[in-house]
Amino acid sequence: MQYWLMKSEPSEASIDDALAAPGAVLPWIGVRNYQARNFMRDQMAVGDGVLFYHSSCPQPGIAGLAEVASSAYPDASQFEPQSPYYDSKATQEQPRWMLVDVRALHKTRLLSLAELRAHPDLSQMLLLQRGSRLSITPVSAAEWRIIRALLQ
DNA sequence: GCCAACGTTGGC
DNA sequence: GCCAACGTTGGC
Repeated sequence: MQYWLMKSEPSEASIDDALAAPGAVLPWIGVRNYQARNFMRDQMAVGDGVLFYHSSCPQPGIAGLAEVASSAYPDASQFEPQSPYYDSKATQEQPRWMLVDVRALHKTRLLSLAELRAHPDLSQMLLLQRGSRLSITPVSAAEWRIIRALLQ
């Protein structure tokens, strides 16, 4: 059992959008970073805990809880020429981009980036490291516990 | 809109 | 393999 933080721009897919989806499940399309892809492909398992983070928005922060709901499979958007996520170098035989399904569990209060930064025991979170832009980062069990408590 | 930081591309 | 140029991320 591992824990993750996954960023989504709420203008693209918010926690409300995820909860409104069939089964509250979203295929996590559009990841085009190898490190983030590798986390999904190689390390995620069904049932892993996910912090649903809103990025590139007026109030960045953790907005909900979710879980990994599938193992990795090819991201279909890489094959769609009209998609912003199209990748001309990807083929059905050799897909380049993988994703997992994410099931939203419930909204939380907005645990802001500023509050995360202010917490001394969270200073090692990958999210908070200087220059960190990864859209998917592992969260330690200790960080997960602290954040769950902050969300109570 | 600005800009720091990072990742990718492609010429050499 | 190097590295400059470029594109993207994402907070502010």
